[in-house]
Amino acid sequence: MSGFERFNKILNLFSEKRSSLTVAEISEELKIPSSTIYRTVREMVLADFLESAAGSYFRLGQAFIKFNRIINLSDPLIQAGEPFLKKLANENPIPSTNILARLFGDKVMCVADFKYPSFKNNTSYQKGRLMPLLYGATSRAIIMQIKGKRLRDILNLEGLNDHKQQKIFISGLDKDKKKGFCKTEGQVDNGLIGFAISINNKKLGIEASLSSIFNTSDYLLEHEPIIYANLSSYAVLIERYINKIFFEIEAYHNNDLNKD
Amino acid sequence: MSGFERFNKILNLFSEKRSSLTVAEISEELKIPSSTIYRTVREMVLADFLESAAGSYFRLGQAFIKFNRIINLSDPLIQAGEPFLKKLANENPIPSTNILARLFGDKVMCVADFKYPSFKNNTSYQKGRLMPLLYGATSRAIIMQIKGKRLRDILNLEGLNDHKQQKIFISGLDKDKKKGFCKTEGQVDNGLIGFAISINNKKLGIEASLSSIFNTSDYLLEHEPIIYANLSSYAVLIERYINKIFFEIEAYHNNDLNKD
DNA sequence: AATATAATTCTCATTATATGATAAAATTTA
DNA sequence: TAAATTTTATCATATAATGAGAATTATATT
Repeated sequence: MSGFERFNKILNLFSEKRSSLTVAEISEELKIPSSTIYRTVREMVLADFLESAAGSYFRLGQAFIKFNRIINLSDPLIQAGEPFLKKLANENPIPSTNILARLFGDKVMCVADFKYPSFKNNTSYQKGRLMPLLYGATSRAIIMQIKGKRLRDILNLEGLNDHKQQKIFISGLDKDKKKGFCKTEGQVDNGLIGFAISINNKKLGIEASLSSIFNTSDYLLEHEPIIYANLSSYAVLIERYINKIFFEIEAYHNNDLNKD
Repeated sequence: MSGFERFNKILNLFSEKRSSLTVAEISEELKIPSSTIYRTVREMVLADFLESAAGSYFRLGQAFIKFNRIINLSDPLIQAGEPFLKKLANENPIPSTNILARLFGDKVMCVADFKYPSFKNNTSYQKGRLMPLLYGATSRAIIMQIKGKRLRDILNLEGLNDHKQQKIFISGLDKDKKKGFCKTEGQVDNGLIGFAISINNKKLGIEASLSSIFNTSDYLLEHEPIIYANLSSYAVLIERYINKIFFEIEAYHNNDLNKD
C-alpha cells in the first residue's frame, strides 16, 4: 500500500460517530502493524492532519479547519451567492431557509445557507453536510444539469439500478427542466416544502442550485409565483457574479505581477 | 521526498490569496517534475483533497469541508462552548464578538465565534483562522497556561529570542495569571479592545480561551465588572460541560458494544 | 518510590514503491 | 485542421516504506 493510500484510509476511519481513535484501533481496522501506523500517525500529527488527544487517542487536526476556511473564502459560488441569501429570505412571502448547494464529485453539498430568523424547522441541509443526490428540490436542481452516461452512472451508484425506474426518474427530471424549477414536498424533511433552481458555470466547473425551503403549514399556492420570481431573479444575479469573479480570477492569473 | 511530504507541500501552496493552481505552477514552486506532480494530483483528486477547476486549474476539494464538519460536530470544546457564545453576546453590556480559541500545535485558532448583530467591526479572529500567539487577549489567555521550557521554546519559535524581552513578556503573563483575565487594546485590530479568560482540560489536552471583543468607541470602564463576571461564569460553565463530554466519550470507549 | 504495564520510538534488512525522463495520447486553442 | 497544451502511460533505477522485534519512554498501580 502506498503512503498516501494509508494516509487516506486512516483519515476515513474518523466520522461523526467515531471522532477519536487509538493507534491500536487503527492498526486493527486496517490490518497493518502498529509500528507502521505509529510512524504514519506521527507524520500526520506533525502536519496537523491529526492531533493527539487524551488517553492515547488521536483525532482530526487543525489542518482541516484551516483548509476549510480557505475554501470558504475563495469558492466562487460562496463568494458570489452568500450575500444574496439574506435578501432572498427577506423577499420571500413566508419564513424560509435559503440554500446554495453544489455538486462535489458525486455528492451534493450545502455550501452556504441563510435561515430567516422566525423560520422554525431545522432543515437537514447544513453547510458542509453531504446530501442525498436523488431527493429534495435542492439536489434535483443540480442533478437536472447532468445528462447521458454520467447521469446514468450516478443513478447506478446511488442504487437506482432498475432500468425502468431510471427512465421514470429521468423523465421526471426532464419535466422539471422544461419548467425550469424543482418543487418537492417532504422528500428530505417532513413538513417542509422546497423550491429550487439551477445555477451553473461551465468554465468554473460549478453545478449548483439555489433553493428556498418553507414550512408546509405556512405555504399557500398563491405564494408560488413570488417564490419562483425571487429564485429566478437571484439565480441570474448569482450566475452573473460568478462570471464576474471568474474574470477577476483569470485576470489575476494572467497578471505578470503574480508570476515569479 | 516521501509521498506524504509532497502531498502536504502541495496542499500548503493553497491559500486565501491563491486558491487555485495549475500543475505547471505546483511543479515550478516545488521544483519537482510535472510528471510526478500529475501523478500525485490525480491521486489527491481521486481522494477529494483536490478538485479540478476550469482552465486546468486545481483547487482544494470537498474532503476538507467534510472533515471540518466532523471536527465541528465532535470537538469537545466546540460542542461544550458554542451554545454559550450567543448568550454571552446577549449579556454583554455593549455589542461584541465572542470567541472560543484553542491552541493547536503552536498556533492559536478560533474554533467558534458569535458576533452580536449590531457589532460593526470585523475582528481578525474568524473561525478557522490561525492567529498570532503573542498578541491579543484571546491568545494571551491561552499562552498563559503554558510554562517552563515549553513556553520558552514557543517564544523562541515566535521570534521573541531576546532573553530580557522574554522575561518582560513572561512577567506580564504572570500578572495576568494572578488577575485571572487578559485585557488588550489594539494589539491585533485597531479600534478593538479584547477581554479573555482561560479554559482548559488536561485530560482532553485542551488549552483554550473564551474572549469578548468590543469596539473601543463603545467601551467604558464601568462595563468592565460585567464583562469579567460574564466571562468567568461562562468559562466555568464551559469547562464543566467539557468534563461532562469527556466522561461521555470515555464511557463510549469503555462500552463493550463499541468494541468488536 | 518501585514496579508493572502500556505507549511510543528506534533499528535494520528486505521489499515495494515512488521517481522522473521520455513518449504517447487526449484535450484545448488558434 | 493543425498546433499547442494538458494529461496519461511506460520503464529502468533510486529511494523510501515496510514490519518484526528491541529499546525506550510514559503512565498507572501498588
